[in-house]
Amino acid sequence: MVNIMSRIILCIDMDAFFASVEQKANPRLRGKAIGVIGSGARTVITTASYEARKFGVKTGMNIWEAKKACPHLILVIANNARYTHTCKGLEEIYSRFTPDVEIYSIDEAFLDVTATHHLFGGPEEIGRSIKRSIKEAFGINCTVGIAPNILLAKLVSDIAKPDGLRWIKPEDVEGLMEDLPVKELWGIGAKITERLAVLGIRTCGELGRAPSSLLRSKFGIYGETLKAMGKGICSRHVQAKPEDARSIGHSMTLPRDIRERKEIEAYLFKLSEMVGRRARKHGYMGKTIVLVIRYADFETFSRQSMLLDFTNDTHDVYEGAITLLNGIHLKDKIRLLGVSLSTLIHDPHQLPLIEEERKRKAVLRAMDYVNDRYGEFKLTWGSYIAREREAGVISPSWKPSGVKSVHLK
DNA sequence: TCTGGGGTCCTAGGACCC
DNA sequence: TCTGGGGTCCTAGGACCC
Repeated sequence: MVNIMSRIILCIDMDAFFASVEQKANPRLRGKAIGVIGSGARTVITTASYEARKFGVKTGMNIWEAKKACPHLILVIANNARYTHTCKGLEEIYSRFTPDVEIYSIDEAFLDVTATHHLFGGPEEIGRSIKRSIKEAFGINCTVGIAPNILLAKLVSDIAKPDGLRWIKPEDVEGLMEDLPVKELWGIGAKITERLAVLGIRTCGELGRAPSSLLRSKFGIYGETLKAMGKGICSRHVQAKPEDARSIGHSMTLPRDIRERKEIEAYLFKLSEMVGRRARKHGYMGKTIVLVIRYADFETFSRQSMLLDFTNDTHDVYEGAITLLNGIHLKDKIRLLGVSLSTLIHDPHQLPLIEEERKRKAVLRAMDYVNDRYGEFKLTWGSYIAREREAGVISPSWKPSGVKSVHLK
């Protein structure tokens, strides 16, 4: 039996992933301060190149702040297809070294090489091979952290950034943790950092030595985990098989704050369609509908309710969202709307019993097919287009040449 | 022209049931 | 005529992550 502390885990983290991919794709951007942003009018910086970070440009900044920090910043609209394509290629590279690969996010992965590292000349040699392969295939850099568990591998990759490779062995863990600020740990954010500071705990060393009773009384069940984290202990394994999703949702900050009912409905329909289509594509059905609203003053809240049956039908999601909306007295203009579907199960693919329902499902499948091939909202319900025009709203992806009408019979 | 979008997990309180 | 307690489901909000 293998001790959990003696595992060998690699954390592979792309350096400024979206920005690096854009710089590789467009030579004129190389060596320049760039910021990758969304397409909306009120977007923020998603990723800043290292050249831009030198000027203080950070993820989450709005355009205005970013430009103030770095006037020559070049803004590039995100190209998600490029990033997902690259991500798939990365997965292929990782799988050469171990079957235990967890794609944690689009730019981060964990590899458990405990059983295979000896076949490739050891953990560091695997790290070097991966860095080389990624550079050759995609022209981008990454950082590799190697450690006895996921928490430490992630920590070490953060420390070694950018373009780094570092291996922390079990005997080095204590020394590394002693003076490390607790905020550096994965799972400790601003709030917990603040609450720990009140207790006089600032470093991981202090956290690891703090009395269990104190931590338990302040943080409940999470107190034990915190103490273990302070000592660099983590029992979470690399999960090669993705877990089933718990929720599927979409939200959008609107081009401008709105209050008008027809406009709200048009956006809710659009979001419901995005949610329904994704659920159908991935074979999920859900029972809980969640509506999220953010007012102009940024106050954000949600309302949810359970349906009688599981669904992934756009119209059911939309009707659920409208019912929730009807229960809210809007006190201000709306800045953001979100719709999500949770309490998910796998769609059993049962043939609907009722003929009319069967026809509608066939139409949904046809719409999904066309939308997948030609992009979102090229094809949509006639009622939605009518609604959109009526409300005078042009959605970002709405193109006159792409609009076709659909006949439901 | 101030502040994106996609998630997960946990907690607390109320409803409801036995 | 005063009154328990446990368990589960549901909702709303918050912390955290990329």
